[in-house]
Amino acid sequence: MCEDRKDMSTDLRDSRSRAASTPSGPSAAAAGPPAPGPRAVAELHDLVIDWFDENARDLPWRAPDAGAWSVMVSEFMLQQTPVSRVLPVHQEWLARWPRPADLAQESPGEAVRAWGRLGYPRRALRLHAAATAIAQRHGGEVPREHDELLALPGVGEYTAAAVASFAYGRRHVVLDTNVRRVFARLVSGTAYPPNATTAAERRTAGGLLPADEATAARWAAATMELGALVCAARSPACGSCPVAARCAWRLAGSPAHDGPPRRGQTYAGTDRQVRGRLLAVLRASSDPVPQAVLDGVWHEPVQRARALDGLVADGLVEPLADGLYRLPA
DNA sequence: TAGACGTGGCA
DNA sequence: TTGCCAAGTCT
Repeated sequence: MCEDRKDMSTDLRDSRSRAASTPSGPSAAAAGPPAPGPRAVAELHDLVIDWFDENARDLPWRAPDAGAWSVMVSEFMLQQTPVSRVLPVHQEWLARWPRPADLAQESPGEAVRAWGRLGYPRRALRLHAAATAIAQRHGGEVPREHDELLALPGVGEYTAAAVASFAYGRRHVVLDTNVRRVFARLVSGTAYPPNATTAAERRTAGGLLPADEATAARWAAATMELGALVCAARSPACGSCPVAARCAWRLAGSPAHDGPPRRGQTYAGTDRQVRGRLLAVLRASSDPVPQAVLDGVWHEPVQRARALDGLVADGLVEPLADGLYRLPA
């Protein structure tokens, strides 16, 4: 397989220069980008996977002895939170709760407390609920089927595919923000993917997915890593990219983003900020906290009450008698 | 389907 | 300093 890579590379360059110098290619009139031939796709797989073999970060949930539970915990924590901040918390969780059943035996409040400042603490609640479901319905083993994973709390399309692929080596389209950006540039020639995942993106990703199961799983991890380390959102390192020569965005002159504005997230002054402050106080206290203490975190009483009510409604906070509050028991 | 949902680092 | 961005899910 290593031997004919050189040959494929030559063929690829040839076919690309032919395509570039021949305006009336057969697929040029189609609405989407032309689908690369099987040789070109196989070449792409080799280039990206070889790059991954050389450059993959040494992350604990990728270790050979990392189990599916380690992968699953990492996937929950990595939802919208950078790797560097996940690393220490993931280590603590796996040491404290090495199996789903261990977490399931704890109170949900302990999960929220141990979540620390990772953000989006509902994820802690959902991970705890997922662990409970795994203990009750799956004999304590993280399920390996995509639909079983998808049925777990907090597991959506991406996480189900990621766990099945990374933990069990299954073949799934793993479409996260990194992969979507890589394909937007490489295939579609745009600086960024659309705001919401489209059917066209799923089609593209499905068409590029290696047929072989083990290779598909490798490809999923490799494209994500490429997006995270090289094909970055703000300053892509195209000089280090293994597929820069065939990147549609590069070939088009790296045009700036021209679509609708990328969704910004305001934070200061929002309910989210108030919720964050309230929960920080509750996490720090092993005893129930009086309402008066919570009142100190935010000046505006209406918003403060709304935020606290929201936390209670979400199950992140438990109201007790006498105006006391605590993390859920 | 658009908006809610935390937090911190970097340009 | 401000705004963007980080392995999404749920409603």
